[in-house]
Amino acid sequence: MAKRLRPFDPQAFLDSTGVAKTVIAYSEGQPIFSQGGACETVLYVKKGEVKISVISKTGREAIVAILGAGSFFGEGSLAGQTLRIGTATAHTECTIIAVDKADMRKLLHEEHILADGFIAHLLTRNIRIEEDLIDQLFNSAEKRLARTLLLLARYGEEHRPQRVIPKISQETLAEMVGTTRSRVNFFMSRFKKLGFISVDGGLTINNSLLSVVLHD
Amino acid sequence: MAKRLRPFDPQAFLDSTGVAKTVIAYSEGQPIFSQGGACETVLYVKKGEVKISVISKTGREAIVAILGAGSFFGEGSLAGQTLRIGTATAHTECTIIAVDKADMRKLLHEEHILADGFIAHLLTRNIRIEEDLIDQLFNSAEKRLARTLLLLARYGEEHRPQRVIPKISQETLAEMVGTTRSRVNFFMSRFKKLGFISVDGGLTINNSLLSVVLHD
DNA sequence: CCGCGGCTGTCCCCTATTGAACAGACACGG
DNA sequence: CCGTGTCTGTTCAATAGGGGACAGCCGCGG
Repeated sequence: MAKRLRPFDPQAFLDSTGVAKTVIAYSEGQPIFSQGGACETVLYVKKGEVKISVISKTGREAIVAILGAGSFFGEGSLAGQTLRIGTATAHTECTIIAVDKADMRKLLHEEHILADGFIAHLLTRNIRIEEDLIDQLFNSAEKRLARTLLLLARYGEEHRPQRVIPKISQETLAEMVGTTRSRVNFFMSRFKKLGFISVDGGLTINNSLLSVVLHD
Repeated sequence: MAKRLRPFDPQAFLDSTGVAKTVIAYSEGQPIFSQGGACETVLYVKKGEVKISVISKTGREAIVAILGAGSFFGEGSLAGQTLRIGTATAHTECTIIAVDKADMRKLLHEEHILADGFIAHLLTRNIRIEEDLIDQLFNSAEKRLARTLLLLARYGEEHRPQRVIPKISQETLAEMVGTTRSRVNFFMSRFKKLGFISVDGGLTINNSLLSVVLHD
C-alpha cells in the first residue's frame, strides 16, 4: 500500500476536484495552525516542509513530526477533535492545501482513490509514531539522538544514501529527541570524538558507525 | 467520525462478506502473533481484549496498547511491513477475526462503509498513540502513572465514572507506563498516602484527586 | 569596525530513575 | 499443612538526565 501511494497523487486529485479548498503559501517560520485553536480542516503539504510541535504546560516544546510534500496533517479534526492538540509551522517555505473537514469526509466517502491514499498515509504515520513511542520507551537519550540523526540523513534519500544533514540547531534536535540541548551537545561531542559524525561545513554522519550506537 | 464508528459494525460486516477469513478463540495469555513473525493478516477484536507489546533488544517489555472489542490491529501489514514489530497476546479470553492482507485491501477499496470505519479506527489510534508519545516526551514517570490509572479507571466507562480498576500487577503497570516496578511501587505508595487511591480489596482511585497530579 | 543575537562547547549541581536484592503476604495445588 | 510461585513494600548504591550559567564564535546589519 505504501507503494500504491506513489502512483496516486492526492495533490492533483485535490486540485481537480470541485470541493472548496484553500491553497496558501507560507514562508519559513509562519504558523499554519496553533495548539488550542479550532479544528476545522484537514491539510495537505503540497510543497516544502511542515513542523508539528506541541508545547507542554511548563512551556517545553517537543517536535512530534516534520512532514514533507505529499503528507496530510491535522487529520485529527476528522476524528472529532475540536481543538488542535499541536501547532503546525512552516519549517521551510511551503504551500499548503486546506480542505474543510466536512468536505474531506465527503470526498473520502465518495472517492475510492482518495480514501486509498489517505489510508496509506495514516498507516505510514501510525507506524512512524509508534516507532517513536517505542524509541522513547526503550532507548536512552543518546540512542534516540543517534536514531534521529540517522533518520535525518536518510531524509531526502530515495536514491543514494546521502549522509550530509541539512543544517539544524542543537536546540531543534533536542526538541525532536525529547531532551535538553546540553545533553544533545554532550552526545554530539562524543559522536565526533568517536568519529561517528564530522563537521566540515555541513554535518556529515557515518551511517554504519553511528548505527553501532543504536545496536548497543 | 468517531461517532460514525458506532452505527457501523465491522464485525457484522466481516461476518457477512464473502471474503476468506479466520475466526479463532484464544484463552488468556495465548499469543496471537509474535514480534518478528510474518506479517500477512489484519486482525479484528470481536470479543475480549488484546495486548500489544514490544520487547527490546535488552529484554525489556513495553505494552504499547490494550485493545478492546471493535478494534483492528496488525494493520501494519497493509503498509508493507513484512515482519510484525510487536507481539499480540490475548489479554483476556477473546475471539479474533483475521483477514488476509490482500483481501483486506480489496475490501477497503471496494466497500465504502468498511473503509470509513477503518479510517475512523486509524484516526482514533493515531491520536491515542500520539498522546502517549507526547506523554512520554513531557511527563515524569509519576504523571504517566497517574494518567495510566485514570485511563484504566475510565475504561469500560461509557456511562457513570467508574473508579474501580480491574486487577493489574505493578509489573504490568510499569510496562504500560514505561518505567520500572520499583518506581511504580514508590508512586503508588505516595498516591495512597495522599488519599488519591485506596486498596480495599480492589484498587479504587479518586479521579478528581488523582487528576491533580496531572495538572501539576 | 562594532555590537547584537543566535549557536555551540563546557561545567556543575541536584534530582529522578534504574537495577538489583530481600523479606513478607497471599493463593493454589498437593 | 507445606512448598512454590507470584506480588508487594522497601531499601540502596550507582547513574543518567534536567536545568541553569557562561564564555567563545560567527554572521549580519548598522
